[in-house]
Amino acid sequence: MSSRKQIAVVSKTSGDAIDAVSPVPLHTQIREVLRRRILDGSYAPHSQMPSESQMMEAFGVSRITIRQALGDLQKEGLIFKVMGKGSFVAKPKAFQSLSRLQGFGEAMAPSGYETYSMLLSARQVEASQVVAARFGIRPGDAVFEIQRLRYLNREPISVDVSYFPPAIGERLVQEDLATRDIFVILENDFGHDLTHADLQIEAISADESLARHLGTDEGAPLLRMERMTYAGEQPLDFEFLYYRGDAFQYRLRIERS
Amino acid sequence: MSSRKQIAVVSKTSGDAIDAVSPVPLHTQIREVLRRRILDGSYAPHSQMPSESQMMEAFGVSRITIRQALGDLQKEGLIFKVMGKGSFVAKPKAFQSLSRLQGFGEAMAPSGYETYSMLLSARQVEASQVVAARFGIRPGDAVFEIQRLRYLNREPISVDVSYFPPAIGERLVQEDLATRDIFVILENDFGHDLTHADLQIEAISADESLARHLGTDEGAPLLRMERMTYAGEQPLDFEFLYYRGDAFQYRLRIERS
DNA sequence: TAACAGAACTCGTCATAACAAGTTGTGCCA
DNA sequence: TGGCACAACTTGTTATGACGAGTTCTGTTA
Repeated sequence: MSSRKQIAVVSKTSGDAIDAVSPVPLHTQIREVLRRRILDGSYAPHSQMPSESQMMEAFGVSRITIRQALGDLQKEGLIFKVMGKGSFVAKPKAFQSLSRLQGFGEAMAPSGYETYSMLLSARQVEASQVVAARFGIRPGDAVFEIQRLRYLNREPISVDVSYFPPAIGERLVQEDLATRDIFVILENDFGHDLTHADLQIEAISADESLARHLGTDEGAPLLRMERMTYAGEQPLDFEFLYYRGDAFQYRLRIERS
Repeated sequence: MSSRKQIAVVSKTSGDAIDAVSPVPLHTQIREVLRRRILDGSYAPHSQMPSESQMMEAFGVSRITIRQALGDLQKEGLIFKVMGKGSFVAKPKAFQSLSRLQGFGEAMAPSGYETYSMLLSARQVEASQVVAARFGIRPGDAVFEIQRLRYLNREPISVDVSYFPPAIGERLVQEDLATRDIFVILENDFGHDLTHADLQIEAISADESLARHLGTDEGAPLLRMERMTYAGEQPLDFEFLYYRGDAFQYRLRIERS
């Protein structure tokens, strides 16, 4: 391997070459090249990928190396293979790990997803019983409600309904909520030290309004998360997050911390 | 492969042979043999497994076949590998899929786990606000509470606190709750047609009582599920399930149904 | 007796090769 | 023109082999 030569690979995107001199294993480099092509849309969902033989030639490596790379992508759910037929790009079901509290954009960006939000509404409302319980206030007290429709790779993926103490909400609405995560704004611009969130996850059936926003059928399953985010003991941000059940999943892992 | 000869493998348990004539791939048969040994305790958690060379000899196959089998077990989280050191049995973190409503025993048995319960208490109590809300009754109304400590492969794994309408609870307590799932009793003995459950999943910190029952530290993370099980529109069984966070996980998958 | 070098072990990576099993395309014949 | 056989493609399985990189063991020397 130390005598590897660098091999350029004809591809739609520049920079997609594997480097035989690199300490990174060949199968890992190839996997990353293919993953980028899948995530950036070079390979469209459900499209057939080049055959293993073709990739052998294109990358100049053995079939076992190609199969190792493809096996990893299959494990991640990015592709599926059909014996005798070929390898195909899976419609990627995006996921967010719940092992660490993160805003949506910052969670998805490292995996190559493009995200942004459309503001649906931002207004002061009277707290419902559930919201009040979460903030430790009385039902009817004022809270600030912000509703957003979130997009993942230009597809609607979730509806987020967030509640804040009014003072925070009024400031938030002055910020760019389309491209920035509220968590980042709270920390970097407002100086809050977010510490933890209480999560609840359930599957629900889309009502007419949610279905319309998300471009799904009424009655379709949504993944609903309630998330109460704190700074120390102070409740800051209570959210209902509704995700398309067919396009998103949470992977929940509990670790001793 | 059609000319394969059958190879007997020295093992602690009979029946652990691979059959070269079988249409099942060799790497799959080997994987299953190893999985059985892991799950039945032949290989203790964290114990080192035979090396790849040793398994090659024992099973009479090539190293790639052994590595394929081990790779699958690693993918499942049953083993872990350390380069230069060996392969080790992971302390298996049991999991229950949430794609289908199941009682604990019926969920775990197909994966080779041994389960049973110890009854902690069974009594009629006044419904708390949460419990009342779930049953659509008034706080203070009577419900029947059954508390159990659940074991998985003879280790305490969860504390279950279940609530029923009193009439159902009184009948349940007459049954064998140590070895049988309540869901099975409700369906087979009582004739209820369980249809669905509402789940909520969160991680909590073990209080003193839960920690003591589960053999874990106070403050250790527990996976807590609230599960409301219905027969049609009728709420039948409301439960708080507390699982050791270090030993159990739910894998949640939302599918269009 | 301790330290170090080298051997012998481990898993990781990559190559070449062959055949099985499934799918698709093509050419030929009735 | 349709059906069938066969070729040519695809991925799946398995083999042999070699070397890299990490860990452990053993023997020798100071």
